[in-house]
Amino acid sequence: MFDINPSAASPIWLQIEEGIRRMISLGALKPADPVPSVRDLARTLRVNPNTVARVYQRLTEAGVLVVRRGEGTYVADVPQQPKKSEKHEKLRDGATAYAGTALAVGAGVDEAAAELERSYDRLSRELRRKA
Amino acid sequence: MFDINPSAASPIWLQIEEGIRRMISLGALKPADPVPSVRDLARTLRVNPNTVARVYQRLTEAGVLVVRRGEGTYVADVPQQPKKSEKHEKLRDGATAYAGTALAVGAGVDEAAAELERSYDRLSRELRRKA
DNA sequence: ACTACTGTACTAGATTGATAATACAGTGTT
DNA sequence: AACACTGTATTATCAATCTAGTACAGTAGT
Repeated sequence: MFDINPSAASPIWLQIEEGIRRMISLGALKPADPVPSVRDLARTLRVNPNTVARVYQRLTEAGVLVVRRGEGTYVADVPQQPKKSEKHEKLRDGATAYAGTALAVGAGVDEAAAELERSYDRLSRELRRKA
Repeated sequence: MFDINPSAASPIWLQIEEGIRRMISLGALKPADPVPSVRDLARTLRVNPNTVARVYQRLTEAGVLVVRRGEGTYVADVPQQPKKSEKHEKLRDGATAYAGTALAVGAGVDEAAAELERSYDRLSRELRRKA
């Protein structure tokens, strides 16, 4: 699945939300696939079920997941990707945060870019392994 | 100076801390230079003075700033950079977070790297302008 | 001395994120 | 019908963050 870092700057619910979106983007979760139940995923990630429930609700509102009440939660037939504007905004915000950190610790562009590629490849590989 | 995003995932005090470290890394703040007073910086960034005070204390403990009580706070003569291990850790964590976001919104490595360079250049330019 | 700045300290509230425990309604299996 | 699962809802509690207001000690200029 993916890992949660409870001591990270970004809140747990966001980490879970991005984790699910990543798995869908990479095909580790395909349309109509079931996602783990709220309680299962909470146990796996060692977080509170309420936190997972909130994420599923958000992703359902966003059209990424669909709920069949009493039965389970599934990836939507056509999982919505963020709108182009929203995608760019999140990408830009993320890039700004990372660039800010890199500059703060005295890392050059090349160093930062190299580390980015490493992380990107690692995350891709981890998820594609389960596709 | 730099901007604060109150609704960002990372806490305000961290944004301020990294902002100061960036300015020193880029030479916008040089050794022995005075930094704005707690109240001044708080007013400029539109945050609470307590938040700025905590950052100054952290940076003083880290050997980045020095305090002359009753007079002001200054950049240390030899502002400490994070240790190599700590630098790498922060860089890796930042890269992981950014790569995770990029994958979540369906952006490719190249797209993410391009956006990173843009942000890096922008931040550099903004700060070098005041050096 | 007076004034106006420094950093520092403290208390008190609001908000947010996360946890914990419980309960309820819907579905499928036995 | 009984049971074991689903998602959902509610309430309470705790910690972290940020804000607000106030106060105090040190320094500099008038």
